[in-house]
Amino acid sequence: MARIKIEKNSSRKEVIVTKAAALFREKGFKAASMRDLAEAVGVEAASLYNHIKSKTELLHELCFGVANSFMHKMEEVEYKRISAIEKVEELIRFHINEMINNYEEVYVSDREWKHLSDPYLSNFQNQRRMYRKRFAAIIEAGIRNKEIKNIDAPTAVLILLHAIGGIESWHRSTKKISAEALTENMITILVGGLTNK
Amino acid sequence: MARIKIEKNSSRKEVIVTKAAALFREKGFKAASMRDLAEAVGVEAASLYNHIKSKTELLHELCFGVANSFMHKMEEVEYKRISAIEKVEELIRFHINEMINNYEEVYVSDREWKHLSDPYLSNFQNQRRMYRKRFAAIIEAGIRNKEIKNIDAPTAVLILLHAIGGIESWHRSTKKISAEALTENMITILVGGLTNK
DNA sequence: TTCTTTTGCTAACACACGTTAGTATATTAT
DNA sequence: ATAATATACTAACGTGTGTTAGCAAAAGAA
Repeated sequence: MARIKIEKNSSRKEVIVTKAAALFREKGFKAASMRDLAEAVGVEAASLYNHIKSKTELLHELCFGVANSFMHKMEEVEYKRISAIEKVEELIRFHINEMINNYEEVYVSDREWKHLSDPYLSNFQNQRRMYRKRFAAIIEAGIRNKEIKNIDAPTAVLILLHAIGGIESWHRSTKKISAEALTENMITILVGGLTNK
Repeated sequence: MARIKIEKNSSRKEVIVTKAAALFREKGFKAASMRDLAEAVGVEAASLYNHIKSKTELLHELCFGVANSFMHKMEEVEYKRISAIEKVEELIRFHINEMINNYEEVYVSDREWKHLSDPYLSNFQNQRRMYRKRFAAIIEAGIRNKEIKNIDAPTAVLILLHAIGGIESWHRSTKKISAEALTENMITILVGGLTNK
């Protein structure tokens, strides 16, 4: 009888969630079937339901896991006594890092949240809106004391976040530069585009 | 008997393709059903098949329509006798414009091409790869003659294209700035991030 | 050991999907 | 008016889906 292998400090459910992230990233939430997932886990489809409640629960888990981690970082950065541009840079670096190291989860949370259903959907959208507002507030503070170019802050946030989403392509590219080089290049372009002079 | 209304110079098939773009954008290709589409068009699901061959054909139509329009623009820009940074700016402006005015089609082509099937899939991926290579080549030329910062060109392309994809959020935002203001802000940040000094 | 709990299996359900066949009704051409 | 064509309808098909019920085996506790 096949059994789900677990590492130390990780439940069987966590194994399933992780495999689900990879599968949802590859095929998209709707196109990925529970039978696909079962095969990836090495078990029959029905067996998954000993550990999870539904397919949608997997999406909840992924989306809110990612959202919470970003919210946590935002809180941390907001209270630091550093310049606005430094705050922006730290947030960007965090985003890039997450996109490099927790690729599947972050990607799925970014692209597949539409398939959440209420009340999770509204909840997620709210968190997202809030996050962007707080990000924009940092940029606006930077504009006020001339650190940052006089631009529309929400637009800047929108550019930053989506630009980082582009790391998706980096993951798939054949001859990719190192993660460090990628990070520094992105910082150069993005922070360079914001900074005054 | 319900009949598909057509404007001048547009076939019934084009009406269907357009409605499909909106639907695929909203729900995603897999989640959007032919019965949904039929309802949007104002007709029974089976009737659609008098005009199209399959659901996938709709995706082909959309993806390659967009891809061709970008390829065409690339060709046009490449042969202009202007500086590299001006070429980049013109391409970015075109992308932004397309994302504003042909939102649904561009968005679907960007996010749902994964659901194409061979040989269309490989074909599309090739076109995409080619486009980015040619974009990167322009940037590299700009780096060589010091117009553009010494950055990794493929990374720059990746950032630019994905940043523009962020206009998706602009479309949904409640209090949005004007399309012109959006464009100028994006140009400021993106071109500003590339330009040397 | 024996009892309990966890985890897996097979079988099946109800449903939504893309698509086809066959037929009726408009529109267009003669 | 008549014939031909384009377009729509109803009904149904096969398939894949998420999920449940009921039972078997493995693991853990006593």
